[in-house]
Amino acid sequence: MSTATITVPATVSDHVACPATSVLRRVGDKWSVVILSILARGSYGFNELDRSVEGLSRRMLTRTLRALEQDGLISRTIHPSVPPRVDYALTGLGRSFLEPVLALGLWAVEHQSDLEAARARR
Amino acid sequence: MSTATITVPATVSDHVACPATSVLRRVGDKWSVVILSILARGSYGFNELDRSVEGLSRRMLTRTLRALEQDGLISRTIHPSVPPRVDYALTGLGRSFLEPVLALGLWAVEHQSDLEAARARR
DNA sequence: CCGTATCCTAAGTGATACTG
DNA sequence: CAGTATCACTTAGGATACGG
Repeated sequence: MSTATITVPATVSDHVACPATSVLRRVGDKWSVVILSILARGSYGFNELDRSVEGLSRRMLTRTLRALEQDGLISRTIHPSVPPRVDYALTGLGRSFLEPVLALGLWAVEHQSDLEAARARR
Repeated sequence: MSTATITVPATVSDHVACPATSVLRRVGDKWSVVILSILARGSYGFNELDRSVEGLSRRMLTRTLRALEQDGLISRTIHPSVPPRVDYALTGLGRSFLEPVLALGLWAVEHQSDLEAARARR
């Protein structure tokens, strides 16, 4: 079983046109999954997110949030209050996206020892 | 359901130490998943793989194969024949890895229209 | 509080040519 | 057939400072 036969680009010409490729590369960037995972716990403001992730610069936070918003995975709602407040939250699409992503993360955890053993080999 | 609570790095300090991060980045690189998907159909030689994927240079093929082998996802067996033959094939770990990866690819295909719609928005 | 602008470095990728 | 070496280019990512 689990012979999921999704037609991954064999002899593909345009890698940008492959829907899977853009998704996979988003997963591979440094902060997207981290941010999505945090937003899975609720909505957060910009600085809250910044403080929640060690090593994350505001520059990359902005860029990542914009990218996730552009893909429709998160929403950005501005509350014109004083001080200003901007809430980031997962969309339905973002929540559904998190499922296969977390499955992959779970695989990583489950096979961590296998990976470490393989990498330790010369 | 689907409340997979894998503890993704909140306030994580060392991203390299996170087992999920290295896996996600491997998924995000340009050729790993493509090669793994091809090897899912059987074992292949170096040039066979090279010819199977349009746009893939031998340089990147080598590098990707070495990385996948180092992670224990594929095996490399040398047949000292004339001409020389090297077979690349999925390991058991590689096959199990492909499951969550393909699930992610399937998500991408299923939500392709959502993504395109979101990206089309200004 | 919520960003943007600028500059810089490191890493990923590709073209091309060469080797056992 | 199965690679490696070199170079050049592009992009991701971080430091720092400034703006609404």
